[in-house]
Order: sequence, then C-alpha cells, then structure tokens
Amino acid sequence: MIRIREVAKLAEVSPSTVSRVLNGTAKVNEEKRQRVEKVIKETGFKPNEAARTLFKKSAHIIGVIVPNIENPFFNEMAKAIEAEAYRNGYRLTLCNSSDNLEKEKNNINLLDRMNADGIILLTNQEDLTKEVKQCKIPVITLDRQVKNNNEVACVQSDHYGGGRMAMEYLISCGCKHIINMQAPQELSSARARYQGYLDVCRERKVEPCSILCQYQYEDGLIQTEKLLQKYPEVDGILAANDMVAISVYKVLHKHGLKVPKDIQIIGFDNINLSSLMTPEITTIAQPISEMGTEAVQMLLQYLDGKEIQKQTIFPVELIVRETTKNK
Amino acid sequence: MIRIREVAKLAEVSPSTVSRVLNGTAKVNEEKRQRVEKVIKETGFKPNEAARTLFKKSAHIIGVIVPNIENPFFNEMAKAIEAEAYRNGYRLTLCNSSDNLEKEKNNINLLDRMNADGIILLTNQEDLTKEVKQCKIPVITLDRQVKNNNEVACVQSDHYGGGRMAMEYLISCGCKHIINMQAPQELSSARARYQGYLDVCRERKVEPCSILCQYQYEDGLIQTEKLLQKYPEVDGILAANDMVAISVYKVLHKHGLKVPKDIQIIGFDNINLSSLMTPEITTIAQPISEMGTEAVQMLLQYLDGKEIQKQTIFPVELIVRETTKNK
DNA sequence: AAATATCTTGAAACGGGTTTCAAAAGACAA
DNA sequence: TTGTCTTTTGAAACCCGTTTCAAGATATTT
Repeated sequence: MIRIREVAKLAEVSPSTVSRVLNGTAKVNEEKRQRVEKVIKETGFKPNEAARTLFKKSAHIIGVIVPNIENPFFNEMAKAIEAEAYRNGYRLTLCNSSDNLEKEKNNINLLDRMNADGIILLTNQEDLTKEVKQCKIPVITLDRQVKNNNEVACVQSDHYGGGRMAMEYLISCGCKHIINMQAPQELSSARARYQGYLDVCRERKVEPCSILCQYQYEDGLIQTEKLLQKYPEVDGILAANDMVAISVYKVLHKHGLKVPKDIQIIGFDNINLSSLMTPEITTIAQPISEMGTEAVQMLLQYLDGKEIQKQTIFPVELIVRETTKNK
Repeated sequence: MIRIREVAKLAEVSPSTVSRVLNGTAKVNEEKRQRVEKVIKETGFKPNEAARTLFKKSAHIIGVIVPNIENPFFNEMAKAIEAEAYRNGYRLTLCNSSDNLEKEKNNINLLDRMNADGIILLTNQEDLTKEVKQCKIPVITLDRQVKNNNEVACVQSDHYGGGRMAMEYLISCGCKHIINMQAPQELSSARARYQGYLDVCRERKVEPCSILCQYQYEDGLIQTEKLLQKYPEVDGILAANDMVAISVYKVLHKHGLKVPKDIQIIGFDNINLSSLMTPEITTIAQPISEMGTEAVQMLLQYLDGKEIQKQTIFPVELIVRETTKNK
C-alpha cells in the first residue's frame, strides 16, 4: 500500500504538505499542490482512515443500532438517518441487535471503541444506563427510551396520544368489542400507548381487554388466532403496529371475516407498506423520516457544542384508510 | 480517556503485558493477569479500535453495500449476512448507495480506506471494475454482477432458469396474454431473466410482450396502470419482483379485476412479505438467506488464504400460492 | 535598503495499541 | 553449584496521517 510518505517523496514535498493538500487545512503553493494532486491521481493513493481516526479521535461515523434490520419501520428510520448523515458528511455504521441485549451492549461498546462520533440507539427493552454512561461518545435514543433514565436524549412520538386516538377512533366507528394488542410493556413506547388506551377506556366506560403481542408479524399471526378463539365477539382490533395489522388482516381473511364490515382494524406507525396493502391499513402515523432526521441533527448540534433539548416528542396523526368504516 | 499505559501503570506491569492479557496472544503470569483484569474492570478501559486497526491493517469489519436499505429483499440479505458475520466474530458496516453511482463508488473507497476486511457488494448497474480493482481488499458481488467482469467473485441465483420457470408456469396456467415486466437491462440479473423469458416465448411460439419496470413498488404502481391501458386483454403478468407483484395486485384490485380469475400474477424473490400478503403471491424463490451466508463464507475463506470459486449460482424454485390458478 | 510582518514549509512529536527482540527469570540437568 | 534451555517480560519500534513549532521565504513598511 502506498503511504503518504511515498506520495510526498514522489511529489518532492513533505508529508505535511500532502496532508494539507488532502484536507485543505492550510495554503499550499499552487505548483506544489498540482504536483501532489498529480501523484495522488497517478498512484491512486487512499489515506488510511485508521491513522486519521487515531489522531483525530473521531471516525466521522454515526453508529445506528436497530433491534431488527428486517422491520420496515426501522428501515424507514435508517434510511432517513443515513440520508441526513450523508448530507452532513458523516458515514453510518448500522448495527443489528437482533432484539438481543448482549448484542446491543456489545454494539454500544464497539461503536465507542471505534471512535464513532455518536450513537443513535433504537433500543431494546432493558436498562442500558450503565453502557450508555460508560460511553465517551454521545448517545441519543430514538423511538424508545432507555429505561428509568431521562438523562439520555430521546426523540420519540406521542405514543400516549396515539393510543388514545386509535381507541377513540375505533369507538367512534361503532365498535363494541375492541381488543387491544398490547406490545411488551418493557418498551416505553408500548407503555405510553397502553396508558392512552386505558385512559380512554375509563373515560368511555369500556372494559379494557388486551392480549399481548410482539411487534413482529410472526407473532401477529399467532396472537390473532388466539384472539379469535378467546373473543369471538370481537369487532375492532387495535393492532400493535402496522406489520401486525397486516397479519391480523391475513388471519381474519382466512377465517372468512370481512374487514371492515365484520371487524375493523387500526395499525400504528404508517410504514409505507400500510398504504400499499390491499386493503390499505387505517393507522396512527408517526413522522418516521422526520424523527430520524431530527435525531441526526440533534447529535450534530451536540457535537457542535450546542445545547440540545433532552426530550423531543413528535405529534402523531390519524390516517383513515380502508380497514375501518370511514366516518 | 484511559489508555493502555495507565492500565499498565496501575497494574504495575508493562503495556505489552496488558495487550497480551487483552488478546490472549501469550502466556501471562496468573497473578499479573488478575491484577490487569481487575484494573480493566475497575477503570472500564476500552481499547481504541483505531490504534488496533492501524497496526493490524484490519478493522475486523465486513462492508456491505446495498442499493436501497428500504427494499425487503436487501434487508433479508443483510440480515443473513449480519448473522453469519457475527457468528464469525466480524462486524458489519452497512452502506446505502441509494441507487446512486457516485455514492456507491464513495462507499467502496471508504470501506477500503477504513481497512475493512472485505466488501459484499449488491451493486448498482454501472461498471465498477476500476473501483473494485483499486481496492486492496477483496470484493464479492451478491445478486448482481459487476458489468463486463467475471474476475470479481459473484454469488447469485439462476435468473435465467427463473425467468423460464415463471413464463412456463403462467403458460401452463392457461394464460393467453402474458405481459412481462422487464427490469432495467443494465442489471445482469434482469438481463438473464429476460433471456429466459424470451427463450420460452420462442419455444412456445408466443409473441414476446414486455414493459419496463424498476424494482421498486412505486414504479410498479405506475407501470401497471400503463400496462392495463395498453394491453386491456392481459391475463397474466410476470412481475419484476415480489414488491412489484404486490403493487400490481393493488392496481388490479382497484380496477375491479379479480386475481387469479381474470389475471394471474407471478413474482420473483420470495421475500417474507410475499406469503404475508392477502392473497399470497405465487413467486420464483431465490434462497435469499443462503446466498447471503454463502457470500460471507466465501469472503472468510478468501481471507483465510483458501482458493474460492469465482461464480456460485444458486437454484431457484417455483412457489405456487394464490395469485395463480393452482395447477 | 533595512526592518518588520506575514506566509509557506518541513522536521518531529503525537495518537494508542501490537509485536519484536533481547534480557531477565525460572526450570531442569549435569 | 554451574551451565543450558525455556518461559515470561518490558523497552522500543512500528502502524500512518495530523499538527505543532520554528525556520525559511516572501511581502510590506519605514
């Protein structure tokens, strides 16, 4: 591999000068600059990032940790994050924690050791305070909060409001027997949403009725079957999210139930797929891209030494489509 | 930040000894080892990866470049790659080229400069021979081939056979007016598939009839509308891939056309979603996970100094589901 | 023309681990 | 006890860009 020394020798200047040409950190005599650029082009010299990172203590990387690469919600987030990072000259290292706590901790540590400039964490359930505190680099959580810790900056949407909105809408659509698919309560988002649901139940004097369901479509298929067995009178389902709503529809269809005539469904997230489905899914929309973009901007501001707001909550919005009786 | 020197001082040994404890590269007196481990634990020392990478000339990273993070096909690939890499103690840096040639070249260069150990490239269309050749690290292409270049190792599936299979199946299902949605012919996969389709047309004396369509669902929606206008007699559609098949169904449904009664559809890829859809998509399955896993194994074998097979082609398989008249 | 200010440049130090190499320590045999 | 062999250990060199600092070159002022 050709090193900066060789380039310097060939261009008859010092390594310092080559470095200055590469980074534009100081003025260089025009003639020398051209010599250097010529040599770089001819030799195909590529500076070693590890050396640069070592000195600068920054790899110019933003680390993103998602619980599951395969989940469209996280993909849409990741896409927005990547775009915003790229716009600002940062690169992305996307890590998959596979909903596995050990892996998640490993990834946090690793990014820290790599001299990443910051971490955007779409976290799993457990308490990561220790790992986050031990990081020399800033961490921002996105969509989900680190348990028991308001110190860590967090970008999320109004899950409580979303939970309310979904329930109120189903009631207003005439549903009498609504079942709530409750996501694992270790997740702050799931807790908030559930609370919204409960509060509406109380206000409207409806008996709460939930069944647990993971955010993955696989579990959606299983839980919907159980739901139908246990509650044959059901006429409205608050799906854990859009992917689950898709599997709910599939199971209902298999059982010969008509949507929205017999049973109405509302999802959560508004992933792109929800409007591509037939029927299109009525859902509570989170501003996915905006949230991803905001997380990056927050991180960059922090790196810039600016003060940042610790908690940012984005509003959600009801999107009425075809799995409910339009009203 | 605490450095290895500080750890050494606190444990009253030399940095070399600490390094040996960390990496297990040589025997260390039991008592000293324990002192070192104690200090590491107490101080939370994390070795600097940049320094390590600089010396070792390996970041212990596999770079993966995908054309679009949001595409489920690539996500399923990425997931398999990540899993296999993780199993072998490698980390992943996932780059998104956004179907943009400049970005793709940047990503290749960047990974090379970062001392990644290898690149798995799910490439865009253009000729990347130059960038790939200028890399000091090995590159393996996955799913798509680098144009005009059989030197670069490549893992892909039997697109030609898949093209044939899909066409033959639709004919056997009784379709008389089949339209082929032809993906951009810059992609080797698309060319091969098209050739398979053409060969069957010739053999069966069917007039070939294609319309162009990108691999994204957005374009699927647009092209299906055009298709219906241009060919109202259509009764069978070879969708560019499963995502497109989903949008084809959506548009047909909107027009009141029944699938498979009026029009039959076959997709390509067998992404997870294709069986989650209602109706479930009949498709030509690529062994997505196996291909991702194979690409990683190939790379690791190469890094191990072993000889590798330059071209690996996986068989495809017809999966009959609900968008065709089962036969 | 001399003196001062400004700009350009290269040598050397630096970042923080890893490895080599030779010395020191320990084990074993004569 | 001395000599030989093996093992453990630390000092120093190394990986390769970046930056500092002071010297050399050039420009400006008096």
